[in-house]
Amino acid sequence: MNFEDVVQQPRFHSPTQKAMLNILYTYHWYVEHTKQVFHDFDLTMQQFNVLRILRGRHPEWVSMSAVKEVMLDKSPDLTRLCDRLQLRGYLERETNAANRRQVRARLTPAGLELLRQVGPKIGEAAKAWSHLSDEEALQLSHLLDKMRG
Amino acid sequence: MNFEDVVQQPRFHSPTQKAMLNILYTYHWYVEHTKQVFHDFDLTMQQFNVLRILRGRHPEWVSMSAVKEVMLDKSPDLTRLCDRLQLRGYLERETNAANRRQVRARLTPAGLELLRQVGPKIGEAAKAWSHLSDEEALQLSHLLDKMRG
DNA sequence: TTCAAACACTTGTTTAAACGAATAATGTAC
DNA sequence: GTACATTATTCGTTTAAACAAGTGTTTGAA
Repeated sequence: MNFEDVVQQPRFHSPTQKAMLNILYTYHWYVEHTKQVFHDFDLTMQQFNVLRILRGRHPEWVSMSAVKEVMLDKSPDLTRLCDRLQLRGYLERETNAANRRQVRARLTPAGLELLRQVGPKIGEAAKAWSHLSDEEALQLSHLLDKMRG
Repeated sequence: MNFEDVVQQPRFHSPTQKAMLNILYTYHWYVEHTKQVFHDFDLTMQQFNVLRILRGRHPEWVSMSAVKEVMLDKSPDLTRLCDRLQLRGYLERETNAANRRQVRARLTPAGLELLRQVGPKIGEAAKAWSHLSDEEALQLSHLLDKMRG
């Protein structure tokens, strides 16, 4: 079922409102299409997001606040999210000796390996539904940037 | 903090991947900006979505399965979501006499009034950050449609 | 130097989400 | 008309989100 059919209101207040609803719809559509991959690896999108952030800075230690700052979905419960990832051996943590308030994390080899496995699967799910040319994709990105101002 | 800064990886696998991440980012950004409005009315986005669906068909009765079909975020727990809305007097339910398996819902006057109050507030939050012309917004919508194929 | 304020997380508690199993009503094939 | 599958929703249980309050650490000012 496509976007136009789903959204009941045949007339939108404005093109912007229509675009925004379309973004929400597309988001949920993405979640629906990648759900299986995350489920197969027993990961939530948030957890995957945290692991990806850590990989971006590997092998540095990254403080919890630094992680939170760049999380898409800023979980107020990062502690327990990391607890779960640590229990499963994907990351390690330590208190920063230079500032003992800070807790820092970094990926373990197992965490890196996990990302190596998950990444391509997400990519596949993504490739299957991308019907945009490179130029169109870049323009889409540009319009989103502009929308947020 | 903008999208380019947040996403650590300076190079994307593909423009499509970049666009998709941008959509995820924009979604969370929208949630962040409308959170206060929903909170003020003590509604979740899902609850609001259900109320909006019912309004789209008001004053008809709409079955739970019909609601679920068009929900952006298909809650597996629509029953209890509606329980909460009914308790607060925003909708009423009945079993469909013609098919006694079906439970149907429709907005109460209080529910309609709530939407009359919430709608414009969301709109305001939306207007504040829309920097797109009508043509650009329509094109954005078009690209999203095309992306999903 | 000592005390308050700011910081960086963590923990407790309430609440809702997620998943699967269960219930009940209806259609269908024999 | 009886058994069986299908449909439509609900319930039970496990799990994680959300929010607020609390703990320990550092900074800065009197």
